[in-house]
Amino acid sequence: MPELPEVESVRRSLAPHVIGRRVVRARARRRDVVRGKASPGALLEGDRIRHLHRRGKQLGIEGEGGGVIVVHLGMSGQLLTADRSRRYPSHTHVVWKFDDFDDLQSTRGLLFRDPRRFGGVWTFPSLEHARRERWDELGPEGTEISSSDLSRALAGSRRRIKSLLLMQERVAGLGNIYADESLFRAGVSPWRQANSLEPEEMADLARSIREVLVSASDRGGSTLSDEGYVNADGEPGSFQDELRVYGRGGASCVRCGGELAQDRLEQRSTVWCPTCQP
DNA sequence: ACCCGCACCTGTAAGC
DNA sequence: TGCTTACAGGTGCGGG
Repeated sequence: MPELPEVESVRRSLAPHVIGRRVVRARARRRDVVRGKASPGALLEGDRIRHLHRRGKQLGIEGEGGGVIVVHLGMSGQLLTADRSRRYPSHTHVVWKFDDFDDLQSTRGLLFRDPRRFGGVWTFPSLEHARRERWDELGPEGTEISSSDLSRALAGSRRRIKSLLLMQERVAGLGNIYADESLFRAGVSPWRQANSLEPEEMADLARSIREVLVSASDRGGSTLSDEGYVNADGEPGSFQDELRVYGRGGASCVRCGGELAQDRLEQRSTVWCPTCQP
């Protein structure tokens, strides 16, 4: 489910609830969802939360003791704030409870739930470890990728451009939705060989990637159906209203009015405009 | 190097 | 109203 804009929206919505809060209890209800140490200490029990990081589609929760929890939401993962009065939703795998003093308004805890369990939680003793073991292998952040960054990331490959855009080690943050959207806005067909792009197309594509990811983040991400993505407050995004190709196969192109094509590109449903993206 | 198929899981929606 | 099937936003692996 979540691509960079959804993860960034989770980060922003979560921050006011968790920064500075002390974790009085942390538990993995399902051990296999936690890779690395699953001990309460590794899950920041006893720590105050210092900062929330994001790298590509991954979220990092840093404690004042230096420990870091990396959360990857996969397809169906959610980080939700929890009220003490309510029962945990189904598929809640990790639970953090906060010291709430006597502040009745504030969040009592944080939950990680993930019905499909493609996501997970990784614990590290420090930010250095998290970077070295999980983040260094990622490509440049899609939100700030320059034309030359993109050229370097795609260098020499004859593969179809869309396949490469989906590889996190090339560009960090794009998934199926925003890859299609970026290609449409740049006027580049998803089927083009990466090494066939002209410098001007490369610049257009880099700009489109930045614009799509940044504006989607500012709109809270895309929520495609109910029971879909929501932020840490349980609120959906609104960028689905701005999607120009994704989910619109057979409908008319917003630019030329022609019919949008839909097909499978390496097992991923792909929508594009044959006229605007030759 | 590249592409395909499939696997990991559960939920939902469409089709019969 | 069932029951079956296909498909879903992410990743990773083996094989041709």
